[in-house]
Amino acid sequence: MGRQPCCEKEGLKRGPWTIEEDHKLMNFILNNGIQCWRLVPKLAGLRRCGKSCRLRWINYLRPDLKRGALTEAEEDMIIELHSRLGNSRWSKIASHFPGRTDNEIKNYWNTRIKKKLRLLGLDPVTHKPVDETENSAAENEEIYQHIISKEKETDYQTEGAAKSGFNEMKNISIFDVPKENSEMGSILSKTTDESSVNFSAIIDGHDQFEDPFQNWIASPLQWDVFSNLEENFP
DNA sequence: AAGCGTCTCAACCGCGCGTTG
DNA sequence: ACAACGCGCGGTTGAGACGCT
Repeated sequence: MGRQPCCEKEGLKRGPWTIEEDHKLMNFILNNGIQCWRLVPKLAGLRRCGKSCRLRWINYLRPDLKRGALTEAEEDMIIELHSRLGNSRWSKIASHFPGRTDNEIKNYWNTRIKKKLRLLGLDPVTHKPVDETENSAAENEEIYQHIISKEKETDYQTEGAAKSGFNEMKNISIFDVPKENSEMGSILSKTTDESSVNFSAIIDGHDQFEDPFQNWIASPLQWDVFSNLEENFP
């Protein structure tokens, strides 16, 4: 026979996770690691299905998650990877961003990048120019620059000098590609910052990034590093 | 201040693939 | 070889936050 069912649907809690549930799940995984997601809720004392626990851990509780907004360099990289890998490869795309989840990248694409590309008259699926009869390229560019200037204001107000390193990147952003030649090609190779160096390696088919989490979770000893995390929970 | 529309993102759903018995 | 299942993935949804009038 096959395996046991993933979970009993009846009586399981759904919806937003509470701090207490987060605490239980975090505590359990830190102490026991992840053997089988189906057993995790039962052993951790949670009335959730294993799938839900897995999602919560991957998208929210993992200690190696990078918090905060995506940088402009990351955004450019997403666009390039999307143009190369296509729409249904979020996990593949996310694998190039240590500390970022596929869900996060997917959300970011759907809510922001898609919109920006459209404003520039680019088809978010094909990355090629769409019919420009409704909005001229100049109009689109003007609208986009307005958005960017607003975003810059916000960025610098909230993060100050921390983001100043992206000034040069902004000058040769992916969005500066002429529309006539706007397939998201090797624009980043023009830049000299660290992100682009890494990115060039991906283009060449040699992915330099390694997901530190994959290595870390494979080694039970590494869990000791996070043994003090419990103190952060009330 | 209130009401309404829009945006964001955490979470769910369903499917496909690989694995297990 | 086959059926049942776990897991991971992409698409979608809906609640809360935010902004505008």
